Amino acid sequence: MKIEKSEDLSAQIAQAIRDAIIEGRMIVDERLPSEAELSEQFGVSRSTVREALKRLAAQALIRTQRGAFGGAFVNRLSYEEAYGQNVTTSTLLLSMNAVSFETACEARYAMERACAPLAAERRTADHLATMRAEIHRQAQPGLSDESFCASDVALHRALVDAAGNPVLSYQLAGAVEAMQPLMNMITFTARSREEIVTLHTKLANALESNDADGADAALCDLELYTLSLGQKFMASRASNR
Amino acid sequence: MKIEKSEDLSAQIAQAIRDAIIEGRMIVDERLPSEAELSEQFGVSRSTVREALKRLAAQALIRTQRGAFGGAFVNRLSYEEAYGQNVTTSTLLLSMNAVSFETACEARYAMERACAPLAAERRTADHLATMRAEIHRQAQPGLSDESFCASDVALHRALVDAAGNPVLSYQLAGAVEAMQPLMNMITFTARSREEIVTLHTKLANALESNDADGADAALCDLELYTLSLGQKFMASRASNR
DNA sequence: GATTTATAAATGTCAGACAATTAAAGGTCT
DNA sequence: AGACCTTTAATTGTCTGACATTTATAAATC
Repeated sequence: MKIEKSEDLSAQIAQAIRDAIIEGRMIVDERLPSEAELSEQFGVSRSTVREALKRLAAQALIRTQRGAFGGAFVNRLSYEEAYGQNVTTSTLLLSMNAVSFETACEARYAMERACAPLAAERRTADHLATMRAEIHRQAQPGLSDESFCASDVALHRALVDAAGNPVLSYQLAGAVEAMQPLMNMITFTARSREEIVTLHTKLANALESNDADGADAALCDLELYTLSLGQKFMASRASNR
Repeated sequence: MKIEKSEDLSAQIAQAIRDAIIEGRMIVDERLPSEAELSEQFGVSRSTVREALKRLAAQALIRTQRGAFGGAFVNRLSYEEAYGQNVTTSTLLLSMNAVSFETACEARYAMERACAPLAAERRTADHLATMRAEIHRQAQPGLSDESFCASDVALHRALVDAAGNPVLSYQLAGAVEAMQPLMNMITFTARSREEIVTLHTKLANALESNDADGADAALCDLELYTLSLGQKFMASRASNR
């Protein structure tokens, strides 16, 4: 295994194993050599090998099992795990890089609109039922802001899933969920749930009648309305200083 | 800091620190306590703390610096780092989960078409120049299959960047790059570069004249053509068995 | 044959040591 | 005073060796 220079040994070893997995030299569920064997092969101590393995475990590339005939195994990366990684990374990226509300909003709705035609074609009764249920919850008066936001995410998640493409779901659901903190700020102040529920209903109706253009229009309206809420919020925050 | 149970100590400690970063209790560039201090605080050995820190380093959440006044610091997650994580995760997800060519292709073009209207509006001369240069390279006869694929990725990357939304670029570029291995299989066998170059040119022309619909149409054509190439490839592979 | 008990292999954790790096403080010379 | 060297202390990186814990298999017992 080739190794770069001027990095921690544990990082180099992790990279070497990572490459082996990515390039297919190690297949799913294959067992890695034991920590003792690896430390011999790489000529380092067991601690260093362990640090390398923890790095890989943090990326869900391997899983470990204790006991006899245990060890580290190449992990089949599930959609669930990849999704979790994506949400963590996206959330931090947004919170650490002063992404404007406009930019985040634009990206989010651009991607959701990419799902709309597929969702209009393939949505099942299940997807529709989920969306209707969330809309119904959103219309209830006593709902807390946190619950309203969570319900909003669930509805948009259903839209994405309705496109029936797991790759699309994985990529987009992370983006949608990562933006929840930004969205929270806004719904906490603006009390315009009625309008949002109306637009959500319009979206669900369009999907129910397999109307791709109608779904797209509903999403465009929703984007514009969300943007206006955001700008109102930013303005009010600016004047309070 | 709260801790779950029945996981490795190092995983629990990593999660505790990760939560502190995600929830904003630690800010960018803030220094973590030294390994010795952390091992005291959590009541574990230094090795265990180190394994936890390596987990966080693998996710680019922290960076470490040796020497006096060194230590571990909360890392500002850059688009570059997030992008790298996304590519690694997406590549593995696709290679390990038997994603069909059709599904991957559909997801890819659905997302690229989401960029088209924005790109048609905002593309700069730079983006156009990049695309033209890649198209010119793709038309050269002696080009290897690997270089052709790399050029294809560069062109699509330019399209995504032309939308002028860094969040969109981060989300989509990973998806496009992760599909290169799948695309490689196909261009290795099908020798229809001429048609691809024609469609790429159509796309660049549409962007140059700020024609969103034309760009969308070009991408649709490209998707259909790519799909037909893929099906031809799959059929030929099936008959060879 | 079923159940219990040992065994061995592997990861998880700990303690202590030393090497390597690095910024800051202190010292020396001009 | 200012520039250059030297020391120092703090911190991460690495190594060694030990012991605890877990767990599948093999052996022993009933």
